[in-house]
Amino acid sequence: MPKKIDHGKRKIEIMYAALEVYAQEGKNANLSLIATRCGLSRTTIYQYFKDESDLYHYAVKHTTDLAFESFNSEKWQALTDPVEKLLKTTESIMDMADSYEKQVGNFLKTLDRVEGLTDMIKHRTAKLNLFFSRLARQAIKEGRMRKCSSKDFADKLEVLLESYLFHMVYFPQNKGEIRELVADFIKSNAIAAS
Amino acid sequence: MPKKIDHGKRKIEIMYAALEVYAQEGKNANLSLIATRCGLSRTTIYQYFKDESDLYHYAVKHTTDLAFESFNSEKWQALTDPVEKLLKTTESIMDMADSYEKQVGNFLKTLDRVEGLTDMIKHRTAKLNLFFSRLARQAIKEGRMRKCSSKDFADKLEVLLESYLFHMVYFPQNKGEIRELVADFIKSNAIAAS
Amino acid sequence: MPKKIDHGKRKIEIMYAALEVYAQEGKNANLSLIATRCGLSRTTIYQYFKDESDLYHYAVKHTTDLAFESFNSEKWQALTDPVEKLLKTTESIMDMADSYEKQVGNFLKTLDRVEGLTDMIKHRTAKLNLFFSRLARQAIKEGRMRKCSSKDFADKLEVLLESYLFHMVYFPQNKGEIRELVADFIKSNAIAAS
Amino acid sequence: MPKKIDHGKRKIEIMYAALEVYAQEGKNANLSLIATRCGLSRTTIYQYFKDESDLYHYAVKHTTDLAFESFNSEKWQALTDPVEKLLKTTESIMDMADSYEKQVGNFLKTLDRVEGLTDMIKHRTAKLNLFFSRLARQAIKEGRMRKCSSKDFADKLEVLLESYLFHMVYFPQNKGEIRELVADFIKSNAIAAS
DNA sequence: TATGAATGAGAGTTCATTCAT
DNA sequence: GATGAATGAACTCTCATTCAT
Repeated sequence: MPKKIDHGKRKIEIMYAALEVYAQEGKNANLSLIATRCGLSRTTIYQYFKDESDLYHYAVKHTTDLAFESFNSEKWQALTDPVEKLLKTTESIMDMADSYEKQVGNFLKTLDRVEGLTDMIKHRTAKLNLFFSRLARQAIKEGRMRKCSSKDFADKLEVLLESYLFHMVYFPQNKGEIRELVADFIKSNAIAAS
Repeated sequence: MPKKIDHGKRKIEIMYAALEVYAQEGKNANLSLIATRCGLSRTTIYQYFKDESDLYHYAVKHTTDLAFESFNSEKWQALTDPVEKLLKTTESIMDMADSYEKQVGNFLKTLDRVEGLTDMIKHRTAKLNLFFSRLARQAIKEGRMRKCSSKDFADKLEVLLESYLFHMVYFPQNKGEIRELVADFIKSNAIAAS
Repeated sequence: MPKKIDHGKRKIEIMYAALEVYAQEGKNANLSLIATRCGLSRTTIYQYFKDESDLYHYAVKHTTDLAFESFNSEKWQALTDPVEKLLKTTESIMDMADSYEKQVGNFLKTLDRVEGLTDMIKHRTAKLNLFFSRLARQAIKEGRMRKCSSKDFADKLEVLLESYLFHMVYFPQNKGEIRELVADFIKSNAIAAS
Repeated sequence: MPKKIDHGKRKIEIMYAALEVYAQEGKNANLSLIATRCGLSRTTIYQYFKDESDLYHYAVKHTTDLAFESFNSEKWQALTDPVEKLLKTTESIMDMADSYEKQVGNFLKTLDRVEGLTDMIKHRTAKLNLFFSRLARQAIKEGRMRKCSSKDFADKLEVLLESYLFHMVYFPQNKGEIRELVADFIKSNAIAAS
């Protein structure tokens, strides 16, 4: 058994090192720094990733998987009120963004570094949009939200959440405002529970 | 007369060339392309700018000057209703952003390319924030807006406008949603004119 | 029984894989591809060959052994007329070259890749030269060839055959011409059988 | 006048350095060595050649221009006998090859290094082939050569000359044999002048 | 014996920047 | 003031090779 190391694990190790380096160094990030950070030689990285772009994509895919899957978690299943569910999940998404602040920042900063990354993200947020849209429809049906286009509502919510990410990265001092804007937006469409 | 050229003028010429190149080429922009675009040798640029970073800063300063001064322009002076003024100016700012889309995109993309650029921008948007804050206070006093923290209101408006820029650059398909969010936000705080 | 595999056999297997890879990939050949082709790990090759150059030499030696021994084969023993024997053997050599075209091409292309390869080839063709020389002497004695230096004759024949290889590799469209030149050269020295 | 150096001249200087390096180092040649040889930095070469392949092509084009144009020189115009002209020009071509031995060697060694180089050479030798063909036709018409396909004759002559190059590079000890083969080939087709 | 892991040496290439004219 | 020449630093990527298991 010449296998000592779990290939997949090390791949993730490298990826995290990469994320840290990108977050810290931004534009100055490079394979050398990443290699150093995880105690490997620069060339070893090529055993795990085809090239730099491969590493980028893997990182984005991996972290967005983590991020966008969380809102499906069971802890929201218990909630029956769709408006409350909307408030909680959006808040939760922003909380999660906060805790991954550096990594998220890295994503945005690499958006124009890697070909086709925005499309990839757009594709991945589609699930989130659908989730909001469904909740909105349900809320309207249950009389918890005033009649409106559920698609429109979901789009705006998604846009506000994306804004949260952007600001968190570039102007973190404004995070509070957007959190309020999100909550207010949901509430302004809700009808007080009877 | 060995000197024929206005140093300041040429500096601006170069800067505009730079902006165009950054807008068109994004990540692939470089001094060579900029020099070519303004019909100069690459090295001549060093006669006008200390280094590449100097050129960046100059460009950002110059264009934000143009941008953030426009909302002070006389054409809004005629408007007396502060709510209408808010709606018009925010709309105007977004229109302007649209027409400078490429350049704005370039700014965002160079945010982490140049040291201290976010601070610079933050400093410059302070004027805008103040402008909104003043309008809000006025609107409240005139009974055109429900009582709220004018600072808070201005912050949120600023944040929404910044979001517009971010989305315009990375996810332009969502611009419509934010325009609506901005208008709705203002209106939701306004009190119908009697 | 920890040992199951015949070391010598596997060595040859690897070598053939190498030949195929060199033939197909030419300049792009590398140990990785060779290893993949014979279903081994890249590093396993080092169990059989000291290094890449060792593999080259082994391959060249092995194939030239096959090649230059073939003209001694029994099927020519039956022929009694030395001129006919010359025509047949030269033709046979070129036929064989044709069927090993890719491999031969690879040899030529690696001539300057491996130290001392041309000397090795020169040494090996000496046998061929001797063979031609002997046939020429016999033909002259039997009155089937006009008097000339058998050494000279053999040298020229060898040179023409080498040319055949070169052209086959780089300008295969010219193969026909050389085949004719070879035959004409032999015939022009021959005396019609009475 | 900030121009100090003749761009074209330096381009040729670099090319010759490259040829020398290729000839000496063969497979080990690289841009570093070339740069060192002409006393420049590695990167400076990129001011004159787009990339390595550009340098290769330029070298081949330049030297084949020199080589294949020489046989058109005026000194053969005086000769009226086509057979003599064939003998002299072929001899001259081989003489020239001798004097450019290193460079020619370099060509052959780079044949498979650069995409489409053999085609380029084939295209360039077409002129030579035509030249031989025309001479052959003339010779036949004048009764100086026995009837044969002039195309065939030219092809074979070309092939023999190419062989000369190959052997010169790899097995220089055989040059003499080919020189004789060339002369004999021409003579064997000629008819003694009356 | 076989092989995954890891690496060093080195290749080509880009680009901002300096210098002399 | 303007520019051609030249370069160094840095980056991505390849590949033969060694080592430990």
